[in-house]
Amino acid sequence: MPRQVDHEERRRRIVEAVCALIDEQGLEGVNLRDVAVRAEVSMGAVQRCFRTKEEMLRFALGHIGRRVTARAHGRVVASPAQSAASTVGHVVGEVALLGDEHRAEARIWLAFLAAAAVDPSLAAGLRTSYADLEGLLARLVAEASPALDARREARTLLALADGLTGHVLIGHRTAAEAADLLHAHLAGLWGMS
Amino acid sequence: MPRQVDHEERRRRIVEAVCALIDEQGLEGVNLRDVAVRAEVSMGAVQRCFRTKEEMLRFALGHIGRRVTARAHGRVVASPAQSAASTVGHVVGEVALLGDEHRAEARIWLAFLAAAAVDPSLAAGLRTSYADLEGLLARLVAEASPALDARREARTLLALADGLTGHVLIGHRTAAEAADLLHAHLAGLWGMS
DNA sequence: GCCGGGGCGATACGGTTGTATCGGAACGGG
DNA sequence: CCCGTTCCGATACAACCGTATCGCCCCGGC
Repeated sequence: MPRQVDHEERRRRIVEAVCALIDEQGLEGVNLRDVAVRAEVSMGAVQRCFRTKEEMLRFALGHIGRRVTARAHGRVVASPAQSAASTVGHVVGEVALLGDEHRAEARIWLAFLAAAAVDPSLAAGLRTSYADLEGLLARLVAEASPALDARREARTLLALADGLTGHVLIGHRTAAEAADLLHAHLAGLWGMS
Repeated sequence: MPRQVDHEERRRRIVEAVCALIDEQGLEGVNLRDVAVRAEVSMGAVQRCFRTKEEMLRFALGHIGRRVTARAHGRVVASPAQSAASTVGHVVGEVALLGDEHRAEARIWLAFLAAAAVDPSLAAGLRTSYADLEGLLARLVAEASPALDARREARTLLALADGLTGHVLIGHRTAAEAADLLHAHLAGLWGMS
């Protein structure tokens, strides 16, 4: 059994390159050559890690999904001392991907969302992430204010966050305005229970 | 001055073909040859109508933007007898592009939104449509319930509608559920003024 | 020590893309 | 009635894409 390299590490590195390219040029701008250059591997290596480009993109989608959901969950366990209501605020803010440091992830997410509208296999990948986030939010809302319809409010929050992300990305809304709108919506929620 | 054809009519026909292709295969799936076939014109005709592909897509974006905003405005003038609150509901429902008959427009809109995240010229086109819709909603909200912060609620409604549209498109939410969520949010609005 | 097999990187290839080019048809003016 | 201008449609072309192929080299086992 000759020559063995860490395949998993390489996949990660390639996916990182894919995400960087999506952030810069969108999904259409991703091609195997640029990915190979960006990941500092040969084109053959990319082909051996992923049998096809579509498989590579699916993997990248899973990667991004895990990253976002993991950060959202992390926000919960990281602030157990705070009130459930403010935890919801923090988690939703995380999901909305506002803030410059997550702008890249937001662009990638939106690119996959649009692609998923015409590609069922990508849609399935996105749905698992959405289901996870929705469940998380629903639990938090229920804890924060049992009087509310937690599922309904979680779904509304998720859509609101997603919509705001898109508006920020095209420059129709600033990140600060979006954060304000989210905060105001949440304030209305707690005030009416 | 020989041979004259209706350029405007041809542009419309081509744009219609572009939109149909975006609906079916996304923005990446649009190429001049397929557009020409779908529009039942020669490839040269497409090139003469639009100097470049990018120009063609920009025009298509403007077309879709005008169509959506026009329908939203139409909803207002078509129902002057109803209460302002229910008019808001109808207009938001229109903006969210729920319902099978507008599924295509929703997909096209989302495709352009994602592309606009990495293409400033497309972003500018989208922003004008968003600004129009936001202004319309703000006026209606103010009329329906002067106690509310109309601008804020209009922005929230717009983002919510957009987010829900995306969720419906990838199958994470049914159109009926999305309509329910919109309705519930509006009910909360009027109830708290 | 060396042989053979299996990953490795470079390159070849068929297909598709956007755009440029070109001969010809069509119409108004003389 | 015919000419030239102008627009039309077909084709050519160069670039790029994803994938397949092919030597080569490195490493474990005999």
